[in-house]
Amino acid sequence: MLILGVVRIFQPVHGYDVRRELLSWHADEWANVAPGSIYHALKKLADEGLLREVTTEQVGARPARTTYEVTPKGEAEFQDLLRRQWWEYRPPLDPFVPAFAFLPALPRREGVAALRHRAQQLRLFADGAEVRMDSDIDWEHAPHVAEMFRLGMAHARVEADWCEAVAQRLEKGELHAADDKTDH
Amino acid sequence: MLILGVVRIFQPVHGYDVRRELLSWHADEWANVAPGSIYHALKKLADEGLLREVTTEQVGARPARTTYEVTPKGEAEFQDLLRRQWWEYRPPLDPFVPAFAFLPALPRREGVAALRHRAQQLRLFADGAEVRMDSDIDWEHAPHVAEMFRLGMAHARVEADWCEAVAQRLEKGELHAADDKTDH
DNA sequence: CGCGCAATATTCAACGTTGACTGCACGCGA
DNA sequence: TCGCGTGCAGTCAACGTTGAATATTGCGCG
Repeated sequence: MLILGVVRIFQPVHGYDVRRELLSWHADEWANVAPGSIYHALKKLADEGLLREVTTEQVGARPARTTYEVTPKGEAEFQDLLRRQWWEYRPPLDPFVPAFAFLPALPRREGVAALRHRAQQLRLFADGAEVRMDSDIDWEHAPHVAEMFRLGMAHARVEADWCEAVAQRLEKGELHAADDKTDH
Repeated sequence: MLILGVVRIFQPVHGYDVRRELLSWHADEWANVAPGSIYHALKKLADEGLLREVTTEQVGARPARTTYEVTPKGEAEFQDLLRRQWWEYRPPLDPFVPAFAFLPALPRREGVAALRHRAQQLRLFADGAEVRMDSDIDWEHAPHVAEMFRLGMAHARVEADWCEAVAQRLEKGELHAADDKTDH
């Protein structure tokens, strides 16, 4: 669990700190870090005895903030979780794939256009990531984060090529579309 | 929504039919098609007026099965949803990325080993997909499904290369690990 | 000095996902 | 004909995710 790992690094921390840290990692681009998710996870982990509440102090009349730290049980669970994620491969779910399954519901020209458009978006995304990698400076501090971006770029680029290729097949009529005449 | 699209194609259908059809598409590998998800979606769509209950017949003393069909409003919504998914790009979430963020929590040798292992799994996955593409025969009926597999393969292969590259950088000490001496 | 905007810190209901569970029917072998 | 495994059809509680809403403090700017 991501949250557990973050608490482990920065303990003792409160929910908002976790959130800020994750945002500074750009984690919103590769994980579920909506505020609700974080506080929910914190509470669940505390319930399970993986985290311990340290203090719950109040500054002025603002919401009380509860700080947490990792218990030995939590540390063990983190190591276990980490190993599982590193050693087991589960193909990720891409929300575009289900949409692509309905390709035959689209008129040919729109399908081709959309695929080309998508290829462009993908390359834009990849180029954007590349630029950010060159400009953001703190890579020497956490060089592996740069690798995460590189992976995203690589994925985007192959998918762009794939879009282009499929667009061509579709254009040639090798894949059928909503406006095909139903000759057989 | 995937469910809406399936009902649209096969209407009138009941939940179990939808499930069977999706499984025959191997949809469990690229979408959320747990039985609960399907029935939930069906009910929600019916509530929203996108689907209409047609009959709810009973065979023997088995659970009554409710069949649905798409309303005009549902058809419109489907077209709209489909367009949105085709024209908008949202980078997908890969559960490995968060795990990779904790690379520095792993001893160097384990990190290298895990990455190499993952590269192998990815290639295995890609090769498996390739074999299935050659053996399963009904591609001429839905050739675009083959393209979906091809995309998965391509993704797996670039990621395998990436794993290998990162493993090398890690081995060389260009990325740091849990067992680094903390000389600054 | 005071206005408003950004930052702080969390809660909540609504929505979505999961998979184990129930319970019947049907065909097949012993 | 008995019993058992497989296929049919759906339910449910538990879990996870979302983002808008809330309410306060501090800071910059005219």
